[in-house]
Amino acid sequence: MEIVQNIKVAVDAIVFGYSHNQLHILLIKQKFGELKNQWALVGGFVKDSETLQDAVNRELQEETGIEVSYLEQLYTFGDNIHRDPRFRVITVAYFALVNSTTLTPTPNTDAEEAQWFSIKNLPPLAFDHKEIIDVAYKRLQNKLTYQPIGFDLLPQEFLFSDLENLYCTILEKEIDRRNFRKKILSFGVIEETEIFSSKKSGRPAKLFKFNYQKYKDLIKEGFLFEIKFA
Amino acid sequence: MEIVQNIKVAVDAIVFGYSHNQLHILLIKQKFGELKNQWALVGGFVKDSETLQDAVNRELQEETGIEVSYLEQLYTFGDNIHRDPRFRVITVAYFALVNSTTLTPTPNTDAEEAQWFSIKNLPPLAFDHKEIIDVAYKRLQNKLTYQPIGFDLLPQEFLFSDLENLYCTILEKEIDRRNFRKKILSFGVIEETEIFSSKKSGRPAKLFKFNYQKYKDLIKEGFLFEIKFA
DNA sequence: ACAAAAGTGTTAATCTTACACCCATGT
DNA sequence: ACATGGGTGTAAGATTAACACTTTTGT
Repeated sequence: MEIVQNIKVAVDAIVFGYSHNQLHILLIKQKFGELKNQWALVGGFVKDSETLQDAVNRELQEETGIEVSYLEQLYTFGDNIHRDPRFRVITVAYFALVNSTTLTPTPNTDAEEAQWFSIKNLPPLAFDHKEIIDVAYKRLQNKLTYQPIGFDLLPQEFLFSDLENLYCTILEKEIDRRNFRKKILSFGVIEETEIFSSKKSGRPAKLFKFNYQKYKDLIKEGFLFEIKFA
Repeated sequence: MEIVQNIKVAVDAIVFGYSHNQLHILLIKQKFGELKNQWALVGGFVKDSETLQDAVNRELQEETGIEVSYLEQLYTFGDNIHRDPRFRVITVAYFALVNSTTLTPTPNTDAEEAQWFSIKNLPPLAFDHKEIIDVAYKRLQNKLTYQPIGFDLLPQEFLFSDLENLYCTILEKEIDRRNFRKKILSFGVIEETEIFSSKKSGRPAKLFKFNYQKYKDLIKEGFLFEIKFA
């Protein structure tokens, strides 16, 4: 059986980061070639003998050197036949999160430049990458309410106020501070540490951390993480 | 820029149907060729100049003649490099529902046979199609609890008991009949009709229908469809 | 002493759960 | 008259939502 088909398969990663109370996205700029001077998502063509996942990880490594803390397939964009004007390309988009500590992208080749952009202030983007980001952002907003992925955007030890702020910022809503804390703590997957942070002003605050093991155990017993208000 | 890549792109549809209080899946069997005598999902290779959606619809039409009432992209399977032993194929899987009334598949070519199988009693399947079905089934179970897609598995006018049964069957749980009815009716998206069904035995029951327009309006106002118990 | 952020409890309202008997029809 | 499935309400318990003052630190 001979199949004649001329469709290329790419992967793209929408990498979210969070710092200074702002949600960021990682973009790269090719210095040469077709995409010269256009900002685009991290990504590229899949090799014949690598998995899709491997392709994303390879591109992330090559183009930014960043290690993500969460990665999942988002959606496959292939309904706009001319999304790449050169030839037919479908792209399998991946949704990724990094904790803000890992924040400095360093591309492996000097043909590229990698940089964080606030989601509120994105540059013009190549292809349909803006649409892809929109889909990813919605996924992030949704997921935040039913999976503890906020912690993948924070350092391992974080302030409760940072967590709260992250929810406010990403969901674009006000949250009652007391109810939020009560709810989150009631899950029993967040632990106090002995460490206090000394911010510039105000009362020092305890640092908390997410107990991933505990979460996995609870899940097995049918536990549901869910943040409804906000 | 020349890209050398030898990956073929296919689409597959996991088509769910519901009848006789059982969940069914639509499968086809090629009478000739590589897949001779193996049951498989509806699907095939994407043409260079058609969208992924069009490809699924075309395959559904060609192989079964069935019209689906709900279709959405499920997942792209491309991490098992040898999922097709012939060459590298990634498949974009689509999740589809049909209301039970449309239940008779009639393949357009006589090289194929199409048939409904109870999900509890599937034949051996080609490639990784069993895994794909597992993913689709989980999606169905999840989605049932937060989107009114059960109605896409029922005829336009249905008995409350059918709806209830559908939930029990698919979620594999017991449901309190009274609480279920109360909850569903409280959403205000289901309407009584004037028609009564006359089943073989028991008190005749009102038929209900789902008001899709009403649902869309409510969604805009921030309404959430959610069936938690069960 | 004051500015800035952290920490903390109670109450009313709403939603969820558990539960059992009568009703309308066909045989 | 009985078998079959349809239809209905209430009360206890759990969850959510609304709300404001005190504490600790740095300046």
